[in-house]
Order: sequence, then C-alpha cells, then structure tokens
Amino acid sequence: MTPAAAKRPRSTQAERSARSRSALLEAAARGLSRHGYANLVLEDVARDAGYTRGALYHQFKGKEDLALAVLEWVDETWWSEVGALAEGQPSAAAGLRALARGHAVYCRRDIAGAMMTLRIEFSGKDHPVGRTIDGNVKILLKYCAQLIEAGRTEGSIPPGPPAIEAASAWLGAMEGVVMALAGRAPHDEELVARATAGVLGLDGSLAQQQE
Amino acid sequence: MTPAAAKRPRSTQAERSARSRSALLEAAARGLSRHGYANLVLEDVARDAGYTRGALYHQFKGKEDLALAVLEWVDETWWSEVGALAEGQPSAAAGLRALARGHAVYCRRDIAGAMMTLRIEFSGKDHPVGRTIDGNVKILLKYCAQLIEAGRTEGSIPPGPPAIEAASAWLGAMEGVVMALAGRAPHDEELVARATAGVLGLDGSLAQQQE
DNA sequence: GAGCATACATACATGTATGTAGGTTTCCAG
DNA sequence: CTGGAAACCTACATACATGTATGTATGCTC
Repeated sequence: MTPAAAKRPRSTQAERSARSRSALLEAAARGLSRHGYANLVLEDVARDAGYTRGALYHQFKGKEDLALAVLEWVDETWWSEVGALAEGQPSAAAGLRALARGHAVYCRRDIAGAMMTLRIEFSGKDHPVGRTIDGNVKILLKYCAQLIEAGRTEGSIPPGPPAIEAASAWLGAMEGVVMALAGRAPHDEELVARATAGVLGLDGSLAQQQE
Repeated sequence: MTPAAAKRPRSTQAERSARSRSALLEAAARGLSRHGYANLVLEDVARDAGYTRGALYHQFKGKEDLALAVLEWVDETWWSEVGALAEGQPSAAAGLRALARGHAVYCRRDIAGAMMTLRIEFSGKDHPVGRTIDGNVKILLKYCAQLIEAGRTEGSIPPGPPAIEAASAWLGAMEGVVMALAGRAPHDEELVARATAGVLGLDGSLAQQQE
C-alpha cells in the first residue's frame, strides 16, 4: 500500500536503481583509487558493491562510461564540498588556504585517488576519459589561477612565477601531499597548508591557522 | 684483428647486448611514464627501441623483470645524480634544498613519471614490483627524515609535524609539482624549491636561491 | 672458415577481461 | 493475481597481451 496517495507513491523501483548505481559508483571510485583504470576489473567492482557484472552493464554502458560517471560525480562533490569554501573569504590568499585544507579533508575518503590515477593514465591522451579529465582540470586551474592573480593584485599574495604555472604546481603539490599522507589526520591538513604557503609564497609563519 | 692483444679484445658482442639492453630500458621507462604498467604493451616497447619482443624476452625474463630493472636503474641514477647533491652542504636545510632542485632537474627527462605510475599501481600491493618500490621509497624516506631531524636539532629547520610525515609530504609534494609542470623549465625548479620551503617551514623569503 | 654461442625474429598457445545475449527474479499496474 | 517491464544474473563470444617455442642471423673461438 502506498502511504502517500500523491503522484509519486515513493517508487521503490527507482530507489532500488539509484541505490545500485550509487553503490557501483562508490566501488568504482575506490577501485580506481587503488588499482587505476587499466587494472580495474569490473567483476571486482561489481562484487565490491554487492552485485555482478550484469548489474553494472545494466547501469552503465561499459567501463569507459563508468569512469566518466565517476569523474562527473567527483567533480560535483568537490565543487560543492571544497570549492564552496573559497567563497566569502576575506582575501584570495585566505580562499586558497581554505581550499587547501578543504581538499585535504575531502581526500580523506578513499575516493581521493580516483582523479589522480585517471589523470596520470589519461591526461593528454586522445581518449574520452582523458578529454573529460583535462577539461575538468583546466577549469579548476583557471579558477585557481584567477584567485592567485587576484591575490597578487590585492596584495595578499606576493609575486612569483606566472599564475598558471603556480596554480598548476600548487594543485600538483596538494595532490602529492594528500596522496603521500593518505588521509593521516591531522598532519595531512597541516602539511597541505604548508605546501600551499610555500608554493604561493604566503607567510610561512607557523601561526596562520588553527581554524 | 683484435687491436689490443690483452685479455679483453674489446668484445663487440657484449657491447651490442648492452646497447640493446639500454635502449630497451629507456623505452620501457618512457612507456611506463606515459602508459603505466598495465597499459604498457611490450611489443610497443620493443618497437620503440628498434627491436622486437624477441629481443626483449632475451634480455629480460618478462614484463615484471623489465619493470624491476627500470626501477633499479632509476634508483641508481637518482642517488648518483640527485642524492649526491646533499653531501657536503653547509646545513641540512641546504641539503634538502639542493635535493629539491636536483630532483626537479632530474625529472625533466621523460623517465620521471615511471616511478610515479609504478608507485600508484603497485604501492602497498603484495607484488614484487610493489615491494621493491616500497623498499626504495622507504629508504629514501628514512634518509630525508634523518636530514629533517638533523636540521631541526641544528636549528636550520624549524619544528613541525613528525619528521617522517614531513618527509613523506615533502616527497609527495615534489612528485606532484614536477608531474604537474612536466619539466617546464625554469619554473619547475623554482616551484619545487618553494614547495620544499613551505613543507619544511624554511624561510619563504624570495631571496634564498639562485644557486 | 668450421663449429658454436649469443642476439634477435617469428609463430603459436594460454589466460584473462570486456562486451553481449538469453534467462530469472523483483516490482508495479490494472 | 496476472501481465509486463524493469533490475539483475549466468553463459558465451571476442579481443588482446603475455609468455613460450622454434627458427634465423650475427659474431666469437679455434
């Protein structure tokens, strides 16, 4: 019996599908983090999510489609959970610092490495996944570069290498640090912040944080 | 006629073999950088070096053995070309700075990514390549952590997170930066130095280098 | 230069992972 | 409660890369 007699009687079929899809996506992200794309075997992904390859092929067109879905999902969650932190900060430097700490926290989940591995495997390649990831990174880079330039003109960030190179290096450094520390709180946050300060030339004094 | 009548008449056979081996190793490193281990197809490696798979299987026991040889080769060249820079520096901080810059220069070759991809694919896995790479990284980490601790006791490096975490983060940051900049001189060197200063808490003043 | 070993090439067998097709269960509608 | 369409599973076909086995050429030794 459908509790609320309205138009949508809380359809269980759609819910079921959505749950499966989420579980598969999460398992795929974990698998990508750990094994990369090439070593990712779909049967393991499906089993990890509690299904078989049949379910996976019902939800996604194939391996590539699955990877693209993961990318899209990561991109969305990153901007809503991390990117949003930069908004409403007093200065561009503060915004970048917030991004750094937020990124470290965000990457404590095991989905963190998915972007990294996909980027390493596909960046610069003429492949749908490569193009997507390069597109996402490009947008992110542009955003960060703008923040850096804004900070330099307003004076909260000292001069240095071209903003795009600096942004590129900064993102790379963050990825490297969170990867190396693999979510070992609380030092991951602290050290990402330090790396940020170093790359951008912010004051390296030890008393800038403790949010 | 053998020019020098001594014991070793300048054997051409050994030379030939060594040349082939070097060419294959270099091609393998390039291939690993670009495609990773799983996507590395040995026929391409061999062709890239000017041979066929037959030659490769004559020189190496197989794919795994090839990867291990690359690892060994990278490890040796790194310590002789980069690691040596830390020796004879006035302070531990100076040594670490030298390592950073040296690493950036070292990574301008396309062999740079080989370690990275192998690490991502195998680190922490129960696999010969994984064990080897983890072993190499562990030694490197220990070395860097010792430098950091030495610097802290002698006063050239301010206090901070535990030395091992700091060393881990530092290496990760360097990898990330050189990866992101992909040898775009001269900013790679500058930005690796900045990241180093940030993570280790060295003076972020802009006038520390120009070696 | 005959005999032999090493370096290298070609051809085949095996394993494995993807993708597809055909069946089975679960859920909702009338 | 019965028809039907989903979500899902099992079985099969295909592709591809590794590894091995066999063949050829080049260089060394006597």
